Amino acid sequence: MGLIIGLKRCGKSCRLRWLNYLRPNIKHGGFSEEEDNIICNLYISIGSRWSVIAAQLPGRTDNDIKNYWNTRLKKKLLGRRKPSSINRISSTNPDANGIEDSSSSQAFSNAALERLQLHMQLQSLQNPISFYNNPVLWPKLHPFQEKMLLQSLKESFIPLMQSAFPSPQQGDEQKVDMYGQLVDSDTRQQGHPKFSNSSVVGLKNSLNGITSSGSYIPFTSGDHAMDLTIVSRAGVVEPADAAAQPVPNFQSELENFLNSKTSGFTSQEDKIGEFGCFKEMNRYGEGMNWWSNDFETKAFLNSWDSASVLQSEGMFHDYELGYNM
DNA sequence: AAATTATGCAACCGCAATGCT
DNA sequence: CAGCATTGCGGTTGCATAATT
Repeated sequence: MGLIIGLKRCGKSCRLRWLNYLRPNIKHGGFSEEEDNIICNLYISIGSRWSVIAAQLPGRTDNDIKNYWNTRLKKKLLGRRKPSSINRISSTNPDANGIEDSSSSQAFSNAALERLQLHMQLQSLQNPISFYNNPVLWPKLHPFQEKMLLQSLKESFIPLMQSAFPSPQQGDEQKVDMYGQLVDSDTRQQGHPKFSNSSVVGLKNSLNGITSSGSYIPFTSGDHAMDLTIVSRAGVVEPADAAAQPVPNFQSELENFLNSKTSGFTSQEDKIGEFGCFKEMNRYGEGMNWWSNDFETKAFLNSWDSASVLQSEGMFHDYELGYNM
């Protein structure tokens, strides 16, 4: 491809410059919290499909969103790992900031893993049992991935159980949410419905199912995580189907179970799941409702034709504004 | 104040899909 | 239908600037 006369740039470069920078009504920086929510939710559900995400944010380019996610939002959500975790994850690649390590002998995608963790948090917010209640929905993981996943489960669910099944000693004055943060009783009531017996059994079955032997899916593609997301929604189990009767001993049972599943690893390995994002994530809870109730349903009914769902609304918004089409 | 390191962002690269001749 | 050009996209790089030592 030749250079544009007088510009020392090829057409492709000029096009990119136009699309990402010169185009009218392009916003630069200054992402709002609402935009953060949207980006976060979409990334969790569809992965790094920046063009699709950008279609939902008028005035934002895919490149801008991609940069924003990689440089700020991801760190905001996932960034507070303990140094030991960072060192361990990317010991062979100190420049990777604990995110990328393609040379790892485990050869798994940390991006996929982080998405999975974010996804699980989101699932817990929206419907604490839907995902975990369906063993067939769990991907077969590499043992190392499985370890990390279980660690995440452990950290996510124990506080959740404490909330759903408060022990008599805890009293009502101090309630914790799924992130271990104090919440008032009203919030807790809405956000964390108590589990039914069948749900609890299902959760345990799910946790058993994850350890099934056989070939594992190399969790290296965002599509795998996406598929996981979609099918999990197909198998949602209604939470209060058994009059929401709490199971008093389940919390300790689950804790023991998770402890047993995570035994056999070094203490250093145990730190790998210690992401700091989840405590920050809870403030996004409200903003996630639109997603689960509207977009998610449409997307599923359309067999995940994400473009058809997303592009119809905001794809040409900037052009409309800029050129009054 | 200088050197070093970290960060943010525009631009580049390669690949796949699509359109055109 | 083949060949080429264009477009769209996501991952990565390079550089300017800010922050830190």
